[in-house]
Amino acid sequence: MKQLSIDDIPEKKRPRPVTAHEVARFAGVSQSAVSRVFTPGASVSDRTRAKVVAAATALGYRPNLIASSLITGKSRIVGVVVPGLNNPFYAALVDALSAALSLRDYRVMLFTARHGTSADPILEEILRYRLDALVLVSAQLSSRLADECAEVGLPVVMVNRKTDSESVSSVTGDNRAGAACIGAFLLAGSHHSFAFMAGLDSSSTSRDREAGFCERLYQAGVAPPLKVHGSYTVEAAARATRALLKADTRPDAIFCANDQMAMAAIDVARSEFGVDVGRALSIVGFDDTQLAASPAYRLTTFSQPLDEMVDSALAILIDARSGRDSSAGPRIVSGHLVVRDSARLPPNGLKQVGGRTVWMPPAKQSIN
Amino acid sequence: MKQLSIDDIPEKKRPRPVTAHEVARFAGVSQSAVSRVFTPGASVSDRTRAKVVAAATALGYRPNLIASSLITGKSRIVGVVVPGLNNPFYAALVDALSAALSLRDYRVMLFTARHGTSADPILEEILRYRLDALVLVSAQLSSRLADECAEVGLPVVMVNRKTDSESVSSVTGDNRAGAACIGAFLLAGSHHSFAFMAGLDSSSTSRDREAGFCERLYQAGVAPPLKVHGSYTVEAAARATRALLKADTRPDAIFCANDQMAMAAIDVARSEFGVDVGRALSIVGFDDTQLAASPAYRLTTFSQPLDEMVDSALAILIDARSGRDSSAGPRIVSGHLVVRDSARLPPNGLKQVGGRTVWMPPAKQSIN
DNA sequence: ATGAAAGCGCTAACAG
DNA sequence: CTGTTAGCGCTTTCAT
Repeated sequence: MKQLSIDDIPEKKRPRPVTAHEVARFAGVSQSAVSRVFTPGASVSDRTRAKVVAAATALGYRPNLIASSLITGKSRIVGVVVPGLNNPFYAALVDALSAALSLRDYRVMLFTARHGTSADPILEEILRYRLDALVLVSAQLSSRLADECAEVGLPVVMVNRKTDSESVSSVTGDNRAGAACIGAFLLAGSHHSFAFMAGLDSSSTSRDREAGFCERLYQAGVAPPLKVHGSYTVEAAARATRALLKADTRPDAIFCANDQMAMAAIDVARSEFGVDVGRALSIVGFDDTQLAASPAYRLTTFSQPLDEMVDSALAILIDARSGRDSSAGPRIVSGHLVVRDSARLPPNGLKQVGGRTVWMPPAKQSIN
Repeated sequence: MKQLSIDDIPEKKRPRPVTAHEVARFAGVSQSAVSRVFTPGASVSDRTRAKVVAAATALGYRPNLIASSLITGKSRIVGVVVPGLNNPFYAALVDALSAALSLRDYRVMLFTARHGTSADPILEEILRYRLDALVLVSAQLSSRLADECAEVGLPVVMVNRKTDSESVSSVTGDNRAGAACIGAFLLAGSHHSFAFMAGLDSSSTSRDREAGFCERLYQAGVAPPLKVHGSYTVEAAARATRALLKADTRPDAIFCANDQMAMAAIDVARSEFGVDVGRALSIVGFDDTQLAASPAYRLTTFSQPLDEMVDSALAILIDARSGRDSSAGPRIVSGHLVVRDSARLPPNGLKQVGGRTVWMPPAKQSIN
């Protein structure tokens, strides 16, 4: 099919919408009076207000937000950059973000920066719209552009990803501790041979999870995990799982850097290798997406507090707007390991919390 | 936690971004020259262009799109209204839409209108931004507001939902034919007792699927299906499934109005009732979301051509912009039934197409 | 090809 | 409280 462009077509002139001026004339008042009626907290007499409102409804007037943002300098639009909506965790994050923002009377403008690509080109676009703030969900940003955002006073917060740059705020789950907890959990379940399925090495999240996991295994004096690459896609994750299960010495525990890859791993382990996941092979994920709880997977996974992440992100944006840059830097929200059936259980440490089973590493544990 | 509002905080004045005027002075040209350099297809001499570009990069100039849309009347922003990103089919639709639009240099502004609520209040918001077009994904719109959109020349297209109003365009899958096909498939698989799990009765999609299904059963002289309500949520779908399976006469085939509900049904059938789905009980969905293919579900479902829907929607928008209102009205794209393991197989009619098994009703079939 | 000038629709002083 | 007056940053005639 030939690539159509919207711009190839001569366009019909759109009927011009009603302006404040027209309403003013119709109501027999000044144009500023109209403006004031639609500006919360401006002083207008009841009589004027009534006349204006009548005229406005009669004509079907709606204030032009574009025009007002031009003069006020704020658009009430927040940019949200996301790798895609394919991963349910991202979708849920965007959904929550959008809901929270719309509650505060902000609109979200959605941008996609696929995994592995930088958000930089998109940022060039973004900076042309005068957005009020920017949320990067699992996206990378060069420090050059981060600086540039700071320069034009565009508050930026990264969610589920962090950066070295001091100047960019971020909110992430406790990837390191979470991964260490998973390591401890698997160790306690007396597994012997470990594997780690990475997302992308360019992702701080994947790196942190790897580091926390390896560190904990190292502390236990166990051989470092085999590392395979799931690339944050189900296809690559499936391939990686095949490689792992075809190997001479099959691992008995796989920690996958996110739920999506973990579920892909479960799928191939079960259906292609007939492996009894949860007994012969333990698979653990990260995120606790909705599907992880489904009977079809019953995935043991580290739960990230989605709402808390969203709240924190917005709080950071608020601080940034008020000039308290003090808040810049990483914000870490903690989660917990929810235990289901995809991994062998340790003898103790299991706890029922709010209808779910969670596991916490014993307070002090000698390493022998 | 106390409800924070972004607006509670006194705000730091943002450093004003560089304007075309400043670039002009710096480059020693007029401001209009600067504008022309950044306007595709304007005539500027190479010398001037060079000077302007140099100045612009030196100062870090970025044209203010807000300002330019004020004057041109087009924002290059398309509104997308969606019930939420929780349903993977919606998420995929938004993702594809966003990708297609960004290719054409449009931005998407995301709005959420939860299921069961009308998009009307949101539309009031939308009309204040001067969006170039509006895509309603699985959302309802009152004909009053539809008319209002037409009046201000805002092209609107509904995706995966339709309306009676002649003036609103829509693109949907062939819900009726698809559902009829599922009915025929189930009949051919010699099922006896049928159930239909509806989404919301306010949804044209659910109604059409119900109608097509019932119609086909009626043609076969079979009793009409039991109807239960899944309300497009996994919780309600789970409840509905329980009701169905606890009933005295259990159906042996359930057609669910979408995949999400079908998977919820499979979950409870298997895990709570120990039912062998695909043998003792057949469950069929609609949409063919990514997860339907997963070994954990292997859901038989009617596949909707996502990309084609998106392409059609954009094509309709293009037509609308060019004033060819002739194209208004429903556009229906056809799909096909992909057969996996969640429903008993009919003796014939199965076909391999591109690595997947599909089923098509025999051309002419006598009804006895 | 280029500059000057006139707005796009609105808000924000500023007088009255 | 209200009208008048400037612009916000840009595009677009219109002359030159």
